[in-house]
Amino acid sequence: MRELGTFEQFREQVAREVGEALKDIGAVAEMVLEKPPSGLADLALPCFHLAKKLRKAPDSIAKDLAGRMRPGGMIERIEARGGYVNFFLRFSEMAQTVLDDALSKKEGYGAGASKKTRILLEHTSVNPTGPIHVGRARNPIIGDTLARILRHAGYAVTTEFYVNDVGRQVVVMSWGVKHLKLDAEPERDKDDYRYVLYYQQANRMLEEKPDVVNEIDDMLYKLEHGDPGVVGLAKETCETVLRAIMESLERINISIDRFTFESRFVQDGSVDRVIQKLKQSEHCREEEGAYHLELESFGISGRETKWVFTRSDGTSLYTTRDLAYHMDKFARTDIAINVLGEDQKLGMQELAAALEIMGVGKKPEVVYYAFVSLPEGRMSTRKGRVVNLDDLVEEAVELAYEEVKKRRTDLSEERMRDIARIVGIGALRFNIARIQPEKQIVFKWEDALNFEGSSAPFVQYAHARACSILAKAGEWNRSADAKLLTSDSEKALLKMIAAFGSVIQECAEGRKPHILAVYSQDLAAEFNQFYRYMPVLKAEGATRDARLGLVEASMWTLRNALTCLGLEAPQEM
RNA sequence: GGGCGUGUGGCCUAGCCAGGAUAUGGCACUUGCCUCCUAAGCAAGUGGUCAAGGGUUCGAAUCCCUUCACGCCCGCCA
Repeated sequence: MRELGTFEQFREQVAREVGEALKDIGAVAEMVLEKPPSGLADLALPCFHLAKKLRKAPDSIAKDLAGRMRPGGMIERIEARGGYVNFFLRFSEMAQTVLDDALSKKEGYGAGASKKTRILLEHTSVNPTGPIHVGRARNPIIGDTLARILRHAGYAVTTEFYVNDVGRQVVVMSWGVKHLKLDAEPERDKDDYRYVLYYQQANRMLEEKPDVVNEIDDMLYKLEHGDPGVVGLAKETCETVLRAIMESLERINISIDRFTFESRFVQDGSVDRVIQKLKQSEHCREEEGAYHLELESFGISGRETKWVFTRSDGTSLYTTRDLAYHMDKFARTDIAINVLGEDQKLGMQELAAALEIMGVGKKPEVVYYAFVSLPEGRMSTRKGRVVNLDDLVEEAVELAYEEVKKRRTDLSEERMRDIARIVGIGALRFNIARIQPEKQIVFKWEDALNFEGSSAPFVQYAHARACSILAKAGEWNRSADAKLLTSDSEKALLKMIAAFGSVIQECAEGRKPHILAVYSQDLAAEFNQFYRYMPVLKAEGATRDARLGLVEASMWTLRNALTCLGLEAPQEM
């Protein structure tokens, strides 16, 4: 159980008061407390729905109710206004708790109690046939951010990359690597850029020479029948490209706990066992030697309701192996979450049905995202219409370097490069993380490289400013007295800091990383307003201590939010 | 043909699941603020039929229905 935050305590007290007051006036109604626009109150009870039953105007009901309730405890004030009963939080109580909490818990501020629930979060899982582009990069960014949030919320999270090392494209690439000499220079001296050329060159050769087609088909047959030589070659080829892809992802602070190779399920016999069991299902049909499940009764609709799980030659398909993989997942975890492109929706519905037929009581939760396209259309490697992640990273870091150089003349070259890296990569990740996944994104350089307003640098800057103030503060009394924080900007900032824990929880439970990005932006804005108007270092005595306490609490909250977003929190910018 | 998703000022976006008080923030544009803890900032201003229509409700961006636009899917591919 998460310990009750001060705001939740306040809400409970209000709920008790309202419950009793409603009983007093004989109103049997469900009670809905809502959060009013900032400034009006901290919680409000709308009385409109009571008007009809009581045959009284909402505002007089509100006044009546307000008159029956007494402030006290966490409630400082109660007032009726415009048909609402407004409740005001006793600010000093909350402020002291929040301040003490943030200053003592530091990196752990806002964290949920550690839970027993294991979460296996599969993300990225791109086919290892070439460099990762921006269209696909939405997946690792959403996945990694969600993993960080879930961990801060207290879950035991394992992230996993499902490697497709079985299939025609892998065979083609492997064949190319083994038999061809490159006739072009790779864009970068990196294996993913090199291997994609082998892949493309091999594909061209396939169109021209029929005997190569036979060779590939033979390899494919061997691969699908678990021939150790071919399986080994395919796996090695994939691993080489995979290492290069991970190098790109690690530059944007994304790492993955575990890689599961698809070939494993062919080799260890689990796919065969799945096939045998599916064949016994009442939903199973056979057509010319190929088997499928009839899934119409599972709500699958469209032109095709068949879910084919073996070819005529008895070999498995991608979907069959994915089923074996998901059964393996559920043997290892309590909750499985997949981050997938929206093109996978039908496939996942079918997979869920197949899992049910297999007698597995669980199904994966899925976070779907829409594709990132370019102004001229969908990204396509084949049409050469892509923005590679590596290029975007370099562009972002370079641009950030120009900005640092413009602003700072006192820093070493090395320090400026470091800040540029942190800021550039942050801007890139934030720009993708801040948008709801189901919303389509059209990639524009000027948006991706935006360093002001709603961006990572805005949040990082607030953090850097907090650090800078603290660095200049010298000795101060860390048991700050929150009663001295009385201005609107101080109160607003404290309330924002207080909300961090529940924001993390909301993001985690709803699997919604973008909410954290929005929150961090709002938090930074509150902090900016605060330090613009409230002198900290020049304040005196206990007020100085209290404000420094608020600065440090802001610093930890900003830093923890940034960390959950996968961004580094620079000490200076 | 069917299914899923999206549609919020010139552009981007939060809110939608759990309906409420003047619809969130940014970009761009106009205008102020560096003798003051880093101006990647702060303050003020212009700009909105919340795709369209209907319904439910005291009250709808939010719920229901219809239509339109855009995206994605409906392989013995992965």
